[in-house]
Amino acid sequence: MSRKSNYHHGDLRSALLDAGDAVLAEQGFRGFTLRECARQADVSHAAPKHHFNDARGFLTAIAVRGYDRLTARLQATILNATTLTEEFEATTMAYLAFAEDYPEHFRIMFRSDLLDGESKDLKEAAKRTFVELTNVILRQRGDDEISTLEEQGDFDSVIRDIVIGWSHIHGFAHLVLEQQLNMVPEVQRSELIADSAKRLSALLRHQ
Amino acid sequence: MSRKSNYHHGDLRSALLDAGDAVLAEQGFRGFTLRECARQADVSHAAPKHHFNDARGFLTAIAVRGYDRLTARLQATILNATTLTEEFEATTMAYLAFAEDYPEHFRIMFRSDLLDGESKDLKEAAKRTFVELTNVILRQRGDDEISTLEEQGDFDSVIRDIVIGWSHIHGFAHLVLEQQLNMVPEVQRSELIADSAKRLSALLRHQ
DNA sequence: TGACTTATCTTGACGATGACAAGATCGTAT
DNA sequence: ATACGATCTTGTCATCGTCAAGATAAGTCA
Repeated sequence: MSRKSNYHHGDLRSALLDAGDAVLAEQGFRGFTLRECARQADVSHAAPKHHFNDARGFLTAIAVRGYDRLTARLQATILNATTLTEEFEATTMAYLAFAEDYPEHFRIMFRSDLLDGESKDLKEAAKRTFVELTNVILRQRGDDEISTLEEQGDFDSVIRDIVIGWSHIHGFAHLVLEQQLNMVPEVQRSELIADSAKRLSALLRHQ
Repeated sequence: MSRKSNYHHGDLRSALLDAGDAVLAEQGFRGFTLRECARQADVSHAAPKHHFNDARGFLTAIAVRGYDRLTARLQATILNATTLTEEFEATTMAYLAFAEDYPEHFRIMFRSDLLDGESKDLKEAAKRTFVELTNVILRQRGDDEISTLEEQGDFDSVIRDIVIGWSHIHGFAHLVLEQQLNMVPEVQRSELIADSAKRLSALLRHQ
């Protein structure tokens, strides 16, 4: 199927991002090139230039969509939890599930050297994810939750708990994704997550 | 300085790895190419082929040296600790210091998609690092330490503690490296590490 | 010593990539 | 109707990883 003769695609930016997602899923980061994504979107090899400038800009846009997906998953997960321990456990599992469902996105999202750290879109998308995680920690502590980071006045008092909670959740997901926890049989994984959630939840509640 | 006329370098493999380390330090992963490393080692562009086969093999060898450096740092650090909390704190700081001193190596080491997971050298180097971390956890628990993983018979009983401890240490270092914990001022970092080490140490001692 | 073998390194080539420049096309405001 | 700016294409360049073929040196064995 050759390219349609119209110069104006309509929404090429989204189409290229969709193509990028597909390439990452099918071929991994190795096959992820500007030219390949352009091919999948059925446009010329230089078409991405206008929308993303360069590979860094394209990757940054891909990462933004990754953060948005992760945020949505965390939001959906958190709603169903009834106890604090359960919520921490569900958050850990959702974070891990995202990393396993979108391994290439997960890697890109946490590669500050590949992304445009000055991107407003990226900073805001990452912040939205961070707000969700922060709220999980705040609820563990029995504090009121926030909807934006700026609303959190006494930030210093919870920062240590946030770092502990997020470090654990992120570290676990990252190590599993990168095959560093192969001594944990997959069947025991949810049991292990439940145990650590129980203990971390108690830690965050300062019990 | 043009290439010397001798075909046989003597220890080209090491020279290429040294060149790789230098390129990673000076130009980052972006400038890290087989050809650039070959240039720095003053050999032809195809010289690495014989020693590493391809880019994956080269990266795997780079990662092995990264694990060895990390292992050495952990060993050196652990010796100086007098209390359990202090040892956990020192381990966290050493892990983070490695990630910040060798950011590109750290990234490569935890990129299972870029490395040869079948490499015996890599598996053994990673295992040596893991043994050090495991011993930290075992000491926290008051258990006897091990020198190889095989010596640990009742592995299941400590596996949860290992995962919690390593997840926290690794997650914290990874998030700091990738600029995700910028809300923590650098001056407060050691204070924060001390606090979390104190609490995690207590957790691992099941107190 | 001298010939044979093997390991090591070079040269040359190929297709693919990211980036850039210049040109073509289209929507749109005037 | 026309000019303009946004969007996309075509063409080009240096560079990259990989491969194949050849050159050189070191080791081996007669």
